[in-house]
Amino acid sequence: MNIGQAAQASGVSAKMIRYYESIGLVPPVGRRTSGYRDYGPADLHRLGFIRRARDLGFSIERIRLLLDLWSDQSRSNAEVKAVALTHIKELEERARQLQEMADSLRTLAEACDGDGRPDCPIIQSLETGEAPTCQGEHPAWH
Amino acid sequence: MNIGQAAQASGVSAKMIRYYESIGLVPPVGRRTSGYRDYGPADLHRLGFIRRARDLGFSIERIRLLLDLWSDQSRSNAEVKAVALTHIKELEERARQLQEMADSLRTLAEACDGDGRPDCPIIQSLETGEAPTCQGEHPAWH
DNA sequence: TGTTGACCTTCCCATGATGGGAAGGTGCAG
DNA sequence: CTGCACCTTCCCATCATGGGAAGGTCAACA
Repeated sequence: MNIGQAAQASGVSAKMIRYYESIGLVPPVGRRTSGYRDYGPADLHRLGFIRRARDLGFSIERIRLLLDLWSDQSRSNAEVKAVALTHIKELEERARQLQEMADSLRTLAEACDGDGRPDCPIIQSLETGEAPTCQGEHPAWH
Repeated sequence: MNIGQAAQASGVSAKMIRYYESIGLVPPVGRRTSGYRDYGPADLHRLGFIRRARDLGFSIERIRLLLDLWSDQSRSNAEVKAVALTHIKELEERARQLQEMADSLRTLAEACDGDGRPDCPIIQSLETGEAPTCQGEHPAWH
């Protein structure tokens, strides 16, 4: 099986398959006399594992760890779970940070009428670092 | 004011200040006879703006846009708001994706006892792409 | 005055994961 | 035999940031 077919079958691009080989994430695969790489079912299996781990946001280095645990017959599932929980914590931390940024910015955007005047609380806040004033600070219109 | 002091005052590292200058995000600042860069209040003001925009997750290119809008006296706040809303959407999309990954992985992790056996639903799911079985698939204990 | 240590300058390199593209070889179908 | 689709390796780009080397400057202190 050529690299292109392996890419299609595994969902990992040919570029990435070569890259993963170059960094030792997948072992060097057999070559035909032409020099073409030749992929078998076990290779596809490994590539699929990697793709699914990437889809879950695991870094290359952590996938390396997971692959080691995968091939380690004497592994305990507690080790795998620990890696997963660490990763979950990091994902949620990053998600939280992004959402925090979005919330801050939304507060600013809500203070901006967007009515065509040059005056803008968003710009003002970036300029001074101060929270915007008025526009609901004393929400008497409520 | 030297670059180091400007860095301290603005919260942007000296490395980054030079980089921002090199890409034209901040104009070339005055030099002393020694060749040292010399920063004044207006320069600090701009650097502070940039730092706060970075803290809100804006990309360099979008900050360039915001800086243009800042210096444009005839800007309408609607333009600024539009940039902000676009950015909010992107931030929330990324946050959502990360949280989705975390949720998927948490489902797997919950199916894993972590009791020291080699059997592990997390690894199995990465291997086969199938959702884990048992462990609550028929939650009779509810 | 001389020395020392902290600071500045430019330049190059690295990150992480991925894609683009060039130059040249291979394989298969018409 | 020709053409096209595929393969090979190699280099470069991304984005924002930091590290470090080699060399110049400045201020304080003996």
